[in-house]
Amino acid sequence: MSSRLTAGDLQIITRVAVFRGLKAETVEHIIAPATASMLRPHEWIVRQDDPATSFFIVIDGWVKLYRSTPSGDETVIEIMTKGDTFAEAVAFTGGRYLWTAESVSDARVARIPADHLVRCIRGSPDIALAMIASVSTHVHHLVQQVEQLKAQSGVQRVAEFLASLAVAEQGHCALALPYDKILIAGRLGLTPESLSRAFARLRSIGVVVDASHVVVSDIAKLRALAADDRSAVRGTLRSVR
Amino acid sequence: MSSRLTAGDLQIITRVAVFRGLKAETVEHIIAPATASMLRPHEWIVRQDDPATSFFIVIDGWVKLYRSTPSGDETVIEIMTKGDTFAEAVAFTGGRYLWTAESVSDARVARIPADHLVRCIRGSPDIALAMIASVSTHVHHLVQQVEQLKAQSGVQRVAEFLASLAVAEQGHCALALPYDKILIAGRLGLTPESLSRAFARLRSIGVVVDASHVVVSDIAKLRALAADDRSAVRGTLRSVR
DNA sequence: CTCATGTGTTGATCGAAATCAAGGCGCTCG
DNA sequence: CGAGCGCCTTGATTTCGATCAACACATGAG
Repeated sequence: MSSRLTAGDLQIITRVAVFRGLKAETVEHIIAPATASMLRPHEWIVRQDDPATSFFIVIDGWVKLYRSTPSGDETVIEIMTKGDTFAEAVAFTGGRYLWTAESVSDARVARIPADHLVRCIRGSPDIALAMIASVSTHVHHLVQQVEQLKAQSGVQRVAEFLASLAVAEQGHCALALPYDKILIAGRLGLTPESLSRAFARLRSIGVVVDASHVVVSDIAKLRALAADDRSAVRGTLRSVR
Repeated sequence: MSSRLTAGDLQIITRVAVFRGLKAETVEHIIAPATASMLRPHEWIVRQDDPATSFFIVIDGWVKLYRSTPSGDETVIEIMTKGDTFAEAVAFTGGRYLWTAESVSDARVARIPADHLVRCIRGSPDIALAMIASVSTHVHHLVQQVEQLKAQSGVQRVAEFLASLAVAEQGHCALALPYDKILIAGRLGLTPESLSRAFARLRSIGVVVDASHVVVSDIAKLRALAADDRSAVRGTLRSVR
């Protein structure tokens, strides 16, 4: 299923954050042994607890990273798309993948063998710094997610999620939900039912959701809702109700 | 407040996970410009959003990493102790600290300037791999925390926390809570009241908490409780009630 | 076409945890 | 000493989100 990289793949890969700031020839050297796979929805890329031998770049489509609990249900950790990389850190340590990676749409993913990358690093330490920077952004996302789960209500997390999709800084804005509501719910630590109700409650501050199409009348309100602490929000929503 | 490292400091530092596997002379080179500080409780080591210039090794005591929300309350991200390192990743990227680090007991912390470490990496790439490995364990912890917050109930998180403190593999076990219950509650994403009630509920499966002293009659039960999915647990606790 | 399946919404209900409130206990510091 | 202040627990109440259930709707297969 996997093949050499196409010209289009290279287009994307060379612009990925990890390789920003590296010399073109360095990047070429790194991706020399890379392969890419075309995936249908719901195909596994790696399985949780498998030995980590490669790291990955999403070229197109959506990939869900999730952990399976002993009892069988799955916890979404992150959702990656074009230009995102994953499993950098663990690939170097000779450890095991922390989660299962599964395509949730048609997708294309490049695979780079870790041992090759380790050899590259010994030759050119700048790569290591680039990798650390990349892992650092993952840490950042995870820290934010922990903060959101601990300090924000469900509605606030939904508000923040929508705000993060909005391109505009303020005022009116239309946007599209990037994937399934079921998946959005998982990403935000909610059930689909609760997500649906959260959308319903956001209508009172001017958010209209129709299928994957969303219209926000005032992004500032959305951000304020997400940023307020719990008690302040409770007041806001009650007064609007 | 900061001074050269003592012989005792070196004892700890050279055994830290980050430096495991590096040659002694390499480690010496890295920590040449390091300094260490003695801290009283509730002193800041770094502040969230400050430019990241150093990374840190906890030599002794306890350090709390937390984020302040716009609305003023704080979210505990992680709690570090002897042998733990923090801010490795962000120190390299020239970014800003993701959280405030604050001592929660008498503590001693070593500081290593990031620019020096970057120079070391250019000379000896093995250091980079060691740093990536270290960051990787942080990612692991964060992923686990996200999973716990999304998939486990409060009581389960408390059970898992206690189980992680237990040295024994199974059977009877006594252990000590390492810090304030208020801080434990924050670490687990609970209020102090809820933590207190969680301890109370665990009495029904043989966990006795008295101040910081805990006795667990059967660790296997604790682990089973933490691992079961929610519905299974609800059944368990109800039947015991 | 019809049926099955999966997504998404809504309603009713329940349970978990937060919140509000009060009180006990063990500190330290005047 | 005694007063005051954190820490911790317990009780009463409320709120949030999960769960259970029913149903609308779209899609795809036979």
